[in-house]
Amino acid sequence: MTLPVSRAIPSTVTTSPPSKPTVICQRRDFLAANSGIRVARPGFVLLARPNGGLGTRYGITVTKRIGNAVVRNRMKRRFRELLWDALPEAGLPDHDHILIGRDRGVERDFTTLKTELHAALTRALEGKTDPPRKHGNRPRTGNRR
RNA sequence: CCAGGGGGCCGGGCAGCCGCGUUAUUUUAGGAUACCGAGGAAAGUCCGGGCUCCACGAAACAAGGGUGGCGGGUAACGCCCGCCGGGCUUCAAUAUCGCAAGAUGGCGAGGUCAAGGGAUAGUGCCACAGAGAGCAAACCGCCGAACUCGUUCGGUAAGGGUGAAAGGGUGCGGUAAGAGCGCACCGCGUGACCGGCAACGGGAACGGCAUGGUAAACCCCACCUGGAGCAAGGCCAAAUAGGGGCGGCGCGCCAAGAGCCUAGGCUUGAGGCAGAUGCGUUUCGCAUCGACCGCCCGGGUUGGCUGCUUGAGCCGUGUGGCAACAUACGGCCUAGAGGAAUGGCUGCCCUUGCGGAUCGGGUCCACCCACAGAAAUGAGGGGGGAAACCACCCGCAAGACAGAACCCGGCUUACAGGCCCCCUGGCGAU
RNA sequence: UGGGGCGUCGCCAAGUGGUAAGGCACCGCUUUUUGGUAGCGGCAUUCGCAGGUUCGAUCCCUGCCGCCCCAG
Repeated sequence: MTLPVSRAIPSTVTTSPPSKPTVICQRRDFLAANSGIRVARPGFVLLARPNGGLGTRYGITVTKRIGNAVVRNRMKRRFRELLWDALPEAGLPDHDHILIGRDRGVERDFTTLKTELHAALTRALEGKTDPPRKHGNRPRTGNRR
């Protein structure tokens, strides 16, 4: 009974950069991240938003239109591996990071995904954001790369 | 060897580094170590059960049900096995064979398909076409009669035509023409008797055609079904709010007055007013109640534990059975997670495809040598050439469908590639 | 987990056993100097897919595929 209390208190009070980033589970945190910084890459979309001293956290969103359960689970596993690798050094401190899977994300090579994630994190660190996705056909105004 | 059909099985392997999940051990803690870690469909959620709670005297009715030949298997099933009856087996595609036969057609074997009770229990429907489509019907035709001589009346289902379907078929007799009107055979119905557990098969004799299709149209008959679902259910139980009981205390607004303190505020507060409920016939009167504190009780939201994986289990051998399957013995333990764990790489091997390379093998072509032969030719040897084939070598690419969520038995659907067995046909050799 | 509904031309849709209405859009012609309007004509060959029942299926039955909704 005393274990979860003693574990929950230091994670909320002390900022712990070397420890593993925590996972976002609440739906409202996912919804709130929509109003933060948004960086789109060919394999994924990165959302980042300051969370007020809760440490660097991450969440993964893969919708049902990506594929069946096998494809979705594999995409989540690869994104998790990417975030564990990148967030301790390159992540934004005290931010929520949300990765949203896109259609072609499963077939991309892992190393190119890694470099794209680092580029997206540095772009988010500079504070730049891509315009949010609108309905309908928008021409490629924000030409990246 | 080739082609086709049916059934069953496997569904990449071995290592290394960094990581993930459960459990166990250990550590003050962070953590460390060890074991194990998705499927044949885990899927769709279409059937049948186990399990849990609720309900329940029985029967009948209602409602629902693709349950519907017979026998067996099974915990059970709408599943499986065997059999019975039926359809198809047509030029070809993708399986045919035998008998008989002038051809078509036929019979049988084999193969294959199917939700295969009831159409005299009742109701409905059968478009268009056609004269007529359901207790039959007269358009043309055929026959008879009448007369005004091309019309009317009557008889007739053999023929024409329409249609998916036209109320038994063929032949002979018969008749004005016809008609089961009569007869023979076939079909149909009833059916003594025989065989079979049964479905059903064979069938003496009789009837004398009366009875179209559709029930995956309504329906009838027989049979089956209580409801909900692991977010079932059980246990523990915080903060806050709210419920009940007991005890203390005594209230919303105004407020005389009293106490405290620096003008002003704080505390207390007789009394009045207002509200709710109850009683008395309304005005009205009477009675009760409200806020807060303490203790106890019950419910149980977030949460935690459990249900949770040893089970109609899997493997091997034997026995019984045509089979589905059953049974005896031996061995084995094989995921149990909170929206839920398998990822990032590397090497070698395996399978498949493509490309390159051209050493080897068989195959083919002509030539030479020796043997047999009249010759054609046959088998053996030698060196030569070749589009394509096989094996070896190198390089590249690919390795499907798809992720347990309480658990089983089925069904359905998806699936790269490979292996095995059985059956049918063709070709070659013996 | 349990339950319900839909799929018909590019779009909206009627039809529910007997040759698939209609509107918008599109195409062609006419009217007009031109455009619009108006008029006439055309436009469904897998009625989501595959089987079955039936003489005959968009309709009836079964199985798939896709989409949507409800309860917890």
